Amino acid sequence: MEALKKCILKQVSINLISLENILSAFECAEIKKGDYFLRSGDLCRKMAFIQTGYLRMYDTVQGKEITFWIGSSGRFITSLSSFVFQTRNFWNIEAVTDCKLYVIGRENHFHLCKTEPKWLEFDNALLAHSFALLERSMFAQLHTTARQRFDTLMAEEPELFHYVPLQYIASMIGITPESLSRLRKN
Amino acid sequence: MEALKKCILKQVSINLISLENILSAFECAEIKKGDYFLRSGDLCRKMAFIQTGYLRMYDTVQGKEITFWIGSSGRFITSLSSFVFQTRNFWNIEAVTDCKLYVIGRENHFHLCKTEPKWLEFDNALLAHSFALLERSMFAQLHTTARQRFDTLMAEEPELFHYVPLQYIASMIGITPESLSRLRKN
DNA sequence: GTCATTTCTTACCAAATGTCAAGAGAAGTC
DNA sequence: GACTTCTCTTGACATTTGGTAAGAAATGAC
Repeated sequence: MEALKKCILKQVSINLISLENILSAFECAEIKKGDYFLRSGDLCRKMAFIQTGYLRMYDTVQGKEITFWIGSSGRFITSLSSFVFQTRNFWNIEAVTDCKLYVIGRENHFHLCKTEPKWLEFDNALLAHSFALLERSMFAQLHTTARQRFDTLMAEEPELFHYVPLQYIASMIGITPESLSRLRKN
Repeated sequence: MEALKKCILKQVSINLISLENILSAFECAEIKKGDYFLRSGDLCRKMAFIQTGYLRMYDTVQGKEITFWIGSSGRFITSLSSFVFQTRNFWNIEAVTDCKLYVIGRENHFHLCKTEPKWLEFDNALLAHSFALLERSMFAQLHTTARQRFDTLMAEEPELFHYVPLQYIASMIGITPESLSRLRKN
């Protein structure tokens, strides 16, 4: 759980006992390419830290899969509002490659929130950072061209292009696979 | 502060003493059309509940103002990550009409988080709801046409079109004022 | 009310992106 | 290794949206 430990220490200063207590609430899980971490229609009862691999979040609209986000190592993934409020979730979360995850269940998470103040602090930071990240993509979506978004993604997450089918990447930046193919060509 | 009270009660069950304690951390503020609640470059030290009026969040890119969001009565507005982490903020928050606000400072907010568990609970819900809202707009941005986004906004927030300059609305759904004008024509 | 300023609309044309269909290439299966 | 299936690319064309510039309409200032 080294990676998760580092991720937490990067955000909050915390003593080893608390840290170990938090880590012990997580369970290792491996899922194979094509497996689902979460399915549309289910309640989301868990959150995952991605140790290795890629997962994508998508929804199907008029027969087409729209990939909203692709999570990579070092990030958390869950269906946030369903996880928090136990409302019906509409996202699918599918492993794009074989993945190693550290998974925490809802009960453990909320128990930690009450018993380990540092976990609550970490959770808040996680939320705020996720919000800022989303804000940034949304803003880009509002005023940039497909080419600019492609270039930015290429610069910031080049590994994505090696491991994730291009059609998912295209969808994530709001274009068709054909358009992405043309952008790559030039 | 009736509106704010209702907003809180809608999210969490809370006793009157705590509720009054929370409300007393807010101050009334009136700002005139054109005034700024926050300017790009500043640290964001406060968060506002909008009692009446409209405010827009925007940033300037290559000489053009891009409106990211328009807040209306019953909603909170702040530059989230700057408010939370005290990082340099890049959003401008400007009153589009005269506004009545209830404002809470950062110190008061974090003090309440420690002393009034219900405020923390409310804050978490607020964050999660904001995230879900943003998620939804972003998703729409990925797979819908300008016309669809226009129709949706028209159906969900028709008042916006009465009180907010169309150029800001256009920007918020990722199109030019000219395009919005054409959509409105048909 | 009159004038100046800002905002909105319109027309024309250009550029970006989507759609469809076909085929090439890569990956998975037996 | 041959086959099937999935993924990516390409070309032709359609559609959507943007850019520019001009004028109309609305708003604000005096």
